[in-house]
Parts: sequence; structure tokens; C-alpha cells
Amino acid sequence: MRIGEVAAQAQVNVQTVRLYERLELLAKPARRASGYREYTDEAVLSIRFIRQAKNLGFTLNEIKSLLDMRKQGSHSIADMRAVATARMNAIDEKIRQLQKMRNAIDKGLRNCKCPEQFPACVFVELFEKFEKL
Amino acid sequence: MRIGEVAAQAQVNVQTVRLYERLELLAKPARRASGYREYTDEAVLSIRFIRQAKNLGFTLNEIKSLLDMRKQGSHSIADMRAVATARMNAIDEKIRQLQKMRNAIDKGLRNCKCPEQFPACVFVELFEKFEKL
DNA sequence: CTTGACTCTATACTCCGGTACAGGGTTCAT
DNA sequence: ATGAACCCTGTACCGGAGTATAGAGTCAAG
Repeated sequence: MRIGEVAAQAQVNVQTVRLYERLELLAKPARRASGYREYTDEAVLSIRFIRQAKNLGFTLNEIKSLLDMRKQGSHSIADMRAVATARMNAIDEKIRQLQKMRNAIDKGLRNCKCPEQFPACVFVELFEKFEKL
Repeated sequence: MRIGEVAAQAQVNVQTVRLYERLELLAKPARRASGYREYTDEAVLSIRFIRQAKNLGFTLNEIKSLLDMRKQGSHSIADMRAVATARMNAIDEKIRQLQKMRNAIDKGLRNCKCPEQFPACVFVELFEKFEKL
């Protein structure tokens, strides 16, 4: 299979496939005499793996770690769980932070009495009263 | 006040002050004969405004919009509320998305039976079963 | 009057994850 | 054997929000 076919099956851009190869997320494929990359079906699975991990919020670096661990064999399963747990905790932290933000904006909007001075409106309340979330 | 003093008082980098000026978030200050920027206290307040809006999740572009609206006068208060509301909704959406991610990872970790095949461990479950969050 | 801290502009670089282009070579069906 | 569609490498660019560096000029204290 050539790169265009792989990209189509995995639903990504051709450049993205080459990027993942360069970042060592994707094994270097065989090459034809012409220099063309020649892939097997496994490449499509690998790319889907990467995309799905991305959808779960893993960064490409984390995904590389996971793939490297997998190469090490089954004894690194605990390490992989650790990466997943760390990512989950980071997501939780991000959620907490965003909830603080949304609540501060919400409160500012509801309490606004729009005094006509700098900075103005919602933002006087918001930025003076809730300076430290 | 020179730029270093302003930056120190607002707790940002000197470069950041110049960046904000270039992005038109911050009014161009007076200049000495030497070319040095000469600021008043208001600049410190402006920068704090920007930082606090940033802490609430506004992008610099949104902040620029807010500042521009403020220059228009009080009739644009409704517009400012609209920007704040839009930002709040975007934050809510982001929170929902992150909650899906964290739940999928959590489920994967808890259900994991670690079959020794590609991709491995948590991720077999995770990426095959929860392909579409 | 010199020295060290500060400032000026312009440019480049960082991270993150791609995406686009230029200027070539290849494949394949007609 | 020719033209469209594909592929190659290398490089540059996007957005977002800065940070760093180079090379020059300025300010103020000793």
C-alpha cells in the first residue's frame, strides 16, 4: 500500500503520516526501488491508535512513550497504566481550572452593575473582585 | 516609569509588555528623547486587566475586542456581555469534552484485562471499545 | 568617565500538531 | 508515450502566547 492509501484508510493527511514517521510514532516502512514508501495494514492500525489516543487527550509525546513501552514488552504494562493515570489526573486538574473560570465569568455577568469606568461593565466586578480565583 | 518598572509591577516579562503594545492591547506610551518608553500607572492596570482576563480563559484576541468595545463607549456593553457569554459557553463545551476523555480513560483502566496484543493493556480496551466517545 | 544595568529594534526560536508549497521523480491507464 | 495523479525531500508557514538573542544605544552612580 502506498502512503496515499494508508492516509485515506486512517482518515488523515498524507503529510501527517510522514510527520508521525519523523516523530518516530510510526515505524519506518519498506521502500520501493523508486523510494516510495510501501506499507502494510498494520500502519493503518498504528495511525488509528495514535488518533484515538489523541482524542483521549494524550499528547504525541505521551503516545510515543506508550508505544516505546509496548516495544519493551509486557513488563511495562504498569508503566503504561501510570501514563494513562497521569493523563487522567492532568485532565481532572484542567477540568477543575476551567470550572473556576466559568464560574467566575458567570458570577461577573450576573452581578454586573456596569459602572462606567475602566475597564467597564462585567469586567470591573470580574477583575477586581475575583482577582484571585 | 520605564518599561522594566511597569513589567515588574504587573508581574510580567518586559518582552510581554512590548508584545501587548504590538498587538494593540496596550496603548503606545510616550517616548523620551532617547526613545525609551515612558509609562504612567495606568499601563500597569491595563496589563493586570489583560492578565486577569487571560486567567479567566479569554484569548488575547477576545481581550482586544473587549478593549476596543470599551473605547466605543457604554453602548457596547451588550457586545461585551456577548463576548463573555461566548467565552463561558466555549469553556463549558471544553469541560464536557474533557469529561468524556477522562471517563473513557478511567473506564479503560478499570476494565483492562491486558491481552498481550497490539496495542496492549488499557489501550486495547480503550481504543477498540470506546473508539467513538 | 567608565562601568553595569537598563533600553531600543529586529529577528529568531520555543511548544504543539499539523498543513502547504516548491521543484523534482514515478506510476499507470489510455 | 503522454498526461493525470501520485510520490519524494526540504523548507516554510499557521495560531497562540510568549521568550531569547544580537547588536546597538542610554542612564546613573561612583
